[in-house]
Amino acid sequence: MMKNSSDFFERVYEIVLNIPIGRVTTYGAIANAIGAPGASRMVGWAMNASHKSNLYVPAHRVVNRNGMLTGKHHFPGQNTMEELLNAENITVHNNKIVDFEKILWIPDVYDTN
DNA sequence: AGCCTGACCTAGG
DNA sequence: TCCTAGGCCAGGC
Repeated sequence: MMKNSSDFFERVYEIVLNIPIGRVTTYGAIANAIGAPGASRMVGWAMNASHKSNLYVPAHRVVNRNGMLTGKHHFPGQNTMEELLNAENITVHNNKIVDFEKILWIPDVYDTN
């Protein structure tokens, strides 16, 4: 498989696309899954670029390690992120996911293939 | 080519 | 417990 310079973003998208409906994950977990622990900022950056991607990337299922909707302001509406989560039976209170630890989903770490 | 920014995380005071 | 600083690495100017 060829790896383009923008492969970093595509790896992030692949992880996010694998998040089950009704579950959420964190930027750090994604960064760890792509073999770049500590590069959690890049994950958020990839999310910002994801909206220009033709693929539907459920960025609303990605939150920070506190379970807070830090990226909600980047969605079209002011409350879009929360509404999307509510549509998946995820409750958000005060910009924070309720029972975050219960619905937290950790992606599998990709091999160094 | 160099500097600044960023949807984060961890550690130290 | 709150606040500050540093690190991470890719993109934009």
